[in-house]
Amino acid sequence: MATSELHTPVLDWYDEHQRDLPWRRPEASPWSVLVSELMLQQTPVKRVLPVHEAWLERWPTPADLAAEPTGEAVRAWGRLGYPRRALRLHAAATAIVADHDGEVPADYDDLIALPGVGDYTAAAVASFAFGRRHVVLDTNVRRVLARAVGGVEWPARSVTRAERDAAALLLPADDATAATWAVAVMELGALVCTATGPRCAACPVADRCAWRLAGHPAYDGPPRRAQAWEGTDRQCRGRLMVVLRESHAPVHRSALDAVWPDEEQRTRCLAGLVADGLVAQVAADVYALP
DNA sequence: AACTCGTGGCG
DNA sequence: TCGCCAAGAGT
Repeated sequence: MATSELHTPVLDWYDEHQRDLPWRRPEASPWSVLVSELMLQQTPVKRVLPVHEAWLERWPTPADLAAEPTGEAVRAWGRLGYPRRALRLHAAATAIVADHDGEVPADYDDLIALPGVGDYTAAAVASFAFGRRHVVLDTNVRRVLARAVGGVEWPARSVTRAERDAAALLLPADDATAATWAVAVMELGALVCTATGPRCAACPVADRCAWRLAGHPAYDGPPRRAQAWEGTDRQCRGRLMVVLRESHAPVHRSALDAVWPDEEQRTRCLAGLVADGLVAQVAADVYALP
C-alpha cells in the first residue's frame, strides 16, 4: 500500500475530532505532559483527568514535587493503580531537579534515563511536548497499524523489528508533522480503531484499511492471556494500600490484618510494599505511607 | 523473554 | 454477568 496516503485523511480527521485534553493544550508545560504520560500508562484517560489536574495544581513544577515526601505522591496518586508509578514520577522529578536544572529534558536519551520513562514515554514526551520527530508506539498506534497496514486484528505481544521499521517509514519527514501524526494515529486508535467494537464507519482510512479490505479476518495468533486478579498479590497489595492511603495517621497492623484473610500472603505482600518503598514501618506493628 | 505490578468501566 | 482491556516499565 502507498502508506503515505494515510497521512492526509488521518491528519484531517484529527484536526476535526481530537479531544480537548489538558496536556494537549498550547499552554501545557512539558512537566504536564510528562505527568500525564506516567498516569496514562495502563490507565484510561477518563480516570486520569481529575488526578492530573489536582497534581499540576499542587505541584506545578518538578521541583515542587521533589520537595515533598514520596508518600504525598503515593497518596495523591489515589486509585489510579500501579502506585509504584507515583514513586517513579517522584524520582523522575528529583532527577530532573538534580540533573536538568528542574526543566524536563527534551532529548529522548535524557528522558528515557528518567525513572518510569521507557521507550514509549520518552518518545511521547519528546514528540508531544517538544515537537521532536520520533516513532511513538503505544497500544493504540500498534493496533491501528496492525489493522490498517498489516491486515490483522492484533499486533504481536511485544514490539517487533518489522513493526518499528514500518512505523518509521510512515513517519512524516519534518518534525512538526511527525509529532502531529504521532498523536493523531494514537487518537484514532483511542476513539475509532478501538480494541473491541471498532467504528469502521467513522474511520478516515476505512477505504484503504488492509484488515477491513480483507473482510475483517479473525485473529489467529497466539492466545492473549487474561490478567488474573482474584486472590493475587496485586489484589492483596491493593487492599493494604487502600487502608494506608485513607488513613492520615500511622496504622496498626491489626487494621491491615482485617482486609486480607490469608496471613502468609498478607505478610509477604506487606513486606513487598515496604521493599518497594510504598510503605514505611514506623514502629513495631505500625505502618504508614513513606 | 516472561512475569509482575492496580483499578474500574464497559459490552 | 464477567472477561477484556486501558497513552507500559522494570526485572
